Amino acid sequence: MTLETPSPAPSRFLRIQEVASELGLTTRSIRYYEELGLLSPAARSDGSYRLYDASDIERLGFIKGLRDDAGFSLAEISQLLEDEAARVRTREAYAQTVDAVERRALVAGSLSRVERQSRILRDKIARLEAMVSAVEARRGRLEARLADLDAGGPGEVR
Amino acid sequence: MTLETPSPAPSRFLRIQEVASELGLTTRSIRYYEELGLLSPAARSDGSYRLYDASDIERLGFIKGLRDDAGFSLAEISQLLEDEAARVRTREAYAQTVDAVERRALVAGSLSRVERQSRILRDKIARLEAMVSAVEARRGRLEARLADLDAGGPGEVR
DNA sequence: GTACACCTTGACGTATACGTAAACGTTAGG
DNA sequence: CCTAACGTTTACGTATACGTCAAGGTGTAC
Repeated sequence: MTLETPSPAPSRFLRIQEVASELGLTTRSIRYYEELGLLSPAARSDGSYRLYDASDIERLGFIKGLRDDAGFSLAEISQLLEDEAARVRTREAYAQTVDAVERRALVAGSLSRVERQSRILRDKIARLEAMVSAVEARRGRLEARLADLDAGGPGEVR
Repeated sequence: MTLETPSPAPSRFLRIQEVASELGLTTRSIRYYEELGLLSPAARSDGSYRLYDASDIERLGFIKGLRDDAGFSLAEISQLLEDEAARVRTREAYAQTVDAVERRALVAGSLSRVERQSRILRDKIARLEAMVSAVEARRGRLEARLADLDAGGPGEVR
């Protein structure tokens, strides 16, 4: 009979292995990203267990996407993301009645980073589309060649 | 006064440094790709200098694109490309009067690989577009938030 | 309160993708 | 034929991104 793993405390926080499973990462990677300053858990338990909230998980998922799908290095990713220090400041300070000017500055900063992220991803998509075009052109030539061969083949090698 | 580099022999072949400059690679990378079986030069000089033709350069450019733009590992790239042995066979054998059945098989093989390349690149584009959507959604929320603040800010932190 | 799964912080190991230097051969102009 | 720029192979070095222990603390069910 299998032992139940001590149930994860019905909290809004997840522990590192739960986060890792949900996102398809390893705990080592998550700790490494923290080491690089890419993200820090929203909280720690009394015994200093890392505790992640929904925003952490979203951020980690984005990091994974940038790494796996977009193929960015972790250095590039850290350039692309808001630095974690700023994020912590925002998370902790924004809710307080900071003065309106500073609130605006925080949001505007996030917005400009998000716009940069969008541009960079779109640029990458454009480059990939150019590659697809090249591949499709080659495909067209090969299909023509195949048709020729089936029709009783003429022609030289390309 | 600068010495002229010994002019590259008015041949249809390029030497490794010329190829590297043209594509923005290093000679080390090119040799490394050869070591991994990703490509081999069309010819060697008497003194065993590597000599690349247009098809080699196209292939190398594609490899660079797959690495830089698509972010694939060299292992993935070698899975994606026709293996170099087959390419050499094609280059050398196709022009000869191989029998029609084999010619057809060679072209059909290339075609199916090219189709796979196209699918994989399109998949990657789709994943990137999903990321862009997520980023744009976040951008929309931030813009709304900024408008709120400018209108005299209500609301909680997201 | 004890067991067992889970966590912590080091710290060393490893695969990938090259960089870099050594020792030596090649090519082409003068 | 000599020389400067370029190439060759071999081999060791390095940055990145983790994997994998080790030694010890934590959290919850029983």
